[in-house]
Amino acid sequence: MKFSITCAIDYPNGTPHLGHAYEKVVADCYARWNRLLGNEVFFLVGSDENGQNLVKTADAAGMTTQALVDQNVLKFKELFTRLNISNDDFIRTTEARHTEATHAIWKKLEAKDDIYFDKYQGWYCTNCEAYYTELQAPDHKCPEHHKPLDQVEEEGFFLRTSKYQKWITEYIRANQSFVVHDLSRNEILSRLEAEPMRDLSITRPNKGWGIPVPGKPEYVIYTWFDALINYYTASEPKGFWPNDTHVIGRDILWFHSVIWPIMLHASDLPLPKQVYVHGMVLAADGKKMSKSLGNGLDPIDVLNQVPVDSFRYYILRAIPAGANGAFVMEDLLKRHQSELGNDYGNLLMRVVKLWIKRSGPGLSSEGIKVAFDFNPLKKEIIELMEKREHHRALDRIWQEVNVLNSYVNDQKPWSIKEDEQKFREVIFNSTYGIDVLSQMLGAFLPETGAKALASLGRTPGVLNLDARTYQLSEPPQLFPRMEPKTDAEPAK
RNA sequence: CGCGGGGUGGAGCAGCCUGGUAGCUCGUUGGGCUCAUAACCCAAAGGUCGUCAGUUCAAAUCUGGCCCCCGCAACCA
Repeated sequence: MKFSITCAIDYPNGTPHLGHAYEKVVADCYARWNRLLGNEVFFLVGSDENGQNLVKTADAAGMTTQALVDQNVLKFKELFTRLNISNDDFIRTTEARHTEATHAIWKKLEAKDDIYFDKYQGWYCTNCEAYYTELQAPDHKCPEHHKPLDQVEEEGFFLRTSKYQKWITEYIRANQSFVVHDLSRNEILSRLEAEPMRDLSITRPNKGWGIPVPGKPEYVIYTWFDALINYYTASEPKGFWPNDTHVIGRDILWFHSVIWPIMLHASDLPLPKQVYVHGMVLAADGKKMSKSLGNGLDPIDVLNQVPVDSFRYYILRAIPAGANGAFVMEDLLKRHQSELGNDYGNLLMRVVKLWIKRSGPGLSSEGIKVAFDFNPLKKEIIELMEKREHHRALDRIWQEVNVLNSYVNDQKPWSIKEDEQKFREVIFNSTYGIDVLSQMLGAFLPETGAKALASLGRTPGVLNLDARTYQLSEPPQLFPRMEPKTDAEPAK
């Protein structure tokens, strides 16, 4: 089976923040989970490089737009490497393949008369360099600058979105898993029903940056129009269109669940199967992280302090899928300590060391009565992941970690002195449990999963619940204790 | 009446759609174990589920009013 998943392409007019990191980790765990199930996976990330704002930012910094973009894209790529993001492609919308795909769709829509040339009339703030709608500025004053707006008339191309409003509303209503979760679905439906859509202005005057309009090079294509097409550009030639899931933030839900499907539908192309809205990572104070409030965190800073898997674990488990959650460094450290170190890491250690000390590395499955059936667990996790509730999946896995700890406590293998068979059976079953859980965990915590499996004499692959003979070796301390808030040397 | 989310033991959350003994993690207290990363296991204490009213045999759950917090609309997923 094929499975393709995309992240929103990032806007390289600044350095990556925690939200960028969160989105990639979320998408990555679904990509890895599907590989674990043996699916053929295509996982796409990229950068949105055609915006007019980039030109402004570059000018202000006294550099060329290209240089600015190149520099920031590098920072995003560096972050993704640090996070162990397993993307199969990284698309940049300034690449030739993207211009070609964008032009192809443009021409198709133009030929169908779903793109047309017209005048645009709107209320414009020269300070913001942006238009405001009647809804946003009913008194025709800029909401930010409180100055009167200018009524401006401009020519340009439009996408006939209004023509498809009814269709997209019906589509979203009829396909419950098209926009997940219900929270986001309801939001978009209520917005669609609230007021009639206006046709979307999809060009800007060409100032030397962006994708020129075919046949009308004095205009460039509006960033959003071309940005959305990136998924198609990258996926289609590899046989992965339509995508299974677009992972996005709530702020760009409108474009992904309304505009993008309309563009595709009008072009007679199949729609992505799902738009998956992840939550927001809030600051420790429960408010939105923002530059102006200065309550944000640099993901690289965080990664310099904690192991990457502790970070991944924390944001995957502590922030419920689809909802917002606060990022609190102390909580991250707590979970690193108790759940990762004490529950899981220590379980591996206590079992493996006990066996090695007494019986050496080889742990044969011969004649063992297997105590655990992990098929129901696998089924449950598959369901949770299909419902895009990864935090529950992790929760479920941890229940099983606790079951294993209880099992070891109950069986007291260290006190079994004479009965070698019994001793081996208890250790074997514990090891088997650790094996399965570590395989599953590999989707969420790839480094940890691989290390744990290595100490059982295994390498990560497709999820396999068969009991087998193990070759144990003393595991590294997976999650070393971290003293909170010391000024001692930072973690290396 | 702009739109949306939330208010559940000390902290953070689940449960609400499909009413019926209020659940999880951390923390606290007591006990057990000593294989293990001063880790693990068991048990206990602790909540009239923001508030007022309604529907019902029965409401955290459904309906309506009110109070409070947050997000979007304005750099930022």
